[in-house]
Amino acid sequence: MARALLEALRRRDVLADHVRTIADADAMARAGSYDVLVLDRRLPDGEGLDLVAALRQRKHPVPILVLTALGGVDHRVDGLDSGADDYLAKPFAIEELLARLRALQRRGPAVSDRYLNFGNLSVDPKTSEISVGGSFIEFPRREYLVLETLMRRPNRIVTRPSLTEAVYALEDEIGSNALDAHISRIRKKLFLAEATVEIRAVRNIGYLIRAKA
Amino acid sequence: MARALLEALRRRDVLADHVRTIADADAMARAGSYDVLVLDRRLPDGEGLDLVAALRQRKHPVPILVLTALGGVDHRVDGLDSGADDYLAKPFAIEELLARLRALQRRGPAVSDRYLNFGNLSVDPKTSEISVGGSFIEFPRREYLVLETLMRRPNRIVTRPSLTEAVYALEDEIGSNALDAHISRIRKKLFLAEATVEIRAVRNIGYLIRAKA
DNA sequence: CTGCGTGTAATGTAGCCGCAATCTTTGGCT
DNA sequence: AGCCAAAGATTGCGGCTACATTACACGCAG
Repeated sequence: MARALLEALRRRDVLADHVRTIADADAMARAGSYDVLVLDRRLPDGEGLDLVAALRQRKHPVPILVLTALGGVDHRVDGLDSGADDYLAKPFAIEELLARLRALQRRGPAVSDRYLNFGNLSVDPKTSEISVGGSFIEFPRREYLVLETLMRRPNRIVTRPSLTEAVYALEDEIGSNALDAHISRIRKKLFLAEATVEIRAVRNIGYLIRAKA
Repeated sequence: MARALLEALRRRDVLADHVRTIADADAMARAGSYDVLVLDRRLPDGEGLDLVAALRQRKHPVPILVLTALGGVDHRVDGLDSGADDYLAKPFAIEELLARLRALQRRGPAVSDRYLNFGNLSVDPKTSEISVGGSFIEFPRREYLVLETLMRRPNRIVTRPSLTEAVYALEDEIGSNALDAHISRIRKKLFLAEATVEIRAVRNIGYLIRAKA
C-alpha cells in the first residue's frame, strides 16, 4: 500500500519519504521538515498512535493523518483524541486521501515552486516570463526580479531589505531610490496591461502585492 | 439534526450557537470569536461550500468542518479543497463528530498561537496585520503598536508608561497627549469596523481592551 | 549611432503623527 | 446632590518625511 501511495503522490509532484518503523518515523520527524505525516496504526515495532502522542508531547507541530484498518467509531475517536489531525479508515479512495492531505498542508506554510499566480497575473520563475490575463509582457531583468519577489508572497509585506537583496544580490547598491523607480515602472506596465493586482507601499517597511481595490 | 447536535454539545459543556442560513453564519463568523465552525452543505439560501470559499478568501482563520449527505469521494474532495479543514458524511456517530471537533480545536490555538485573538479582533504580530471579523484593516505604525500591546493582555490593564514605551521605544517622546490621540483614532477605526471589543480608560493608570458592553 | 536598461536626482504628493485647543467625563469633596 | 478640578476624548492643523513620478545621463549592445 505504501508503494501505491508513493506512486500516486509522485505522479502529482508531491515529494514524499517512506519508512517502515515508528523509530525511523520519529527520527525523520525530528530531523526533517515535513508538511504532513501519514501514519499507519499497525507497525512492526508498535502502535502508531504512540508516536502521535510522543510527538505531541514534544509539541511537534507537524500535521498528522492516521491510517488504519480499524474502522470502528471508537477507534477513530481514539485516533483523533491522541493528537492526530485527521483519521482515515481503510479501504479508502486515493483521491480522498490526497484531498485530506491538501487540507492539512494548507495549514502550514504554502510553498509551491511552480507558477506564481495571483489575480490575473502569472509569473513563471523557470522561464522568467510574466503574463497578465494570458498575454505576455516583457520585463527588464531588475523589474522582473522585484515583481517575482513580491509574487512569492502575495498579500504579504516584503521588506525593503528583502527586495534590494533579491534584486542586487551581492552587489552593493545603496544610495538612491532605484527600488522606488523600479516599482514605479512596474506599476505603469501593470496598469497598461489592466492587471487586477496592485503594488502598495507600506510606510517604513516595504511593499506588498495584492488585489486591486 | 441541529437540535440533537446542540443537545449533545450542551451535555458536554461545549458552548455553541446555531443559525440556519449562510447569511447568518457569515454574520456570526464576522462578529463572534469561535473555535470551530460546523457547516452543512445543503442550506436554505445556498451551498455551504460557498461560505467556506468566502471566508477563506477573507483569510478568516476559523477551522471549518463540513457536514453533508453527499457521501461520495468526489464530494468529499471538493469539500476539502474548497478550504474546509474536515469533512464528515451523514450519517455519522455523534462521538466521531465530537472527536473531530476536538481535533480541530486543538489545532486552532496551535496555529493561531501566532495570532492574538480577542472578540472578533485578530492581530498577527508576524505580519502586523489586523482583521476584524475576517476583513483586514489598515493601521498606521504607531496605532498598530498601541493596539498590539493592548491585545497582548486582553482584559488586563496596560499602564500608560508601558504603552508609551511600547510605541516610542528608545525615542524620547514625552510632552503631549499623543497616546490619547492614538487611542482615539484606533477607537474610531474599530467602531467603523464593528468590532466587538472596546478600549476603556482606567483613570490615572492606563488602558485595557475588553469585550464591548 | 541608436535604443534600451538602469541608476540618479529633482520635484511633487500624501499621510502619519505630534500638538494644542476644546469638549466631555469622572471622581472627590462639601 | 451638586460643584469643581483634573483626566480623558476628540478633532483640526501643520510640519515632516517617506514614497511617487518623471526627466536625464550613462553604459552597453546591436
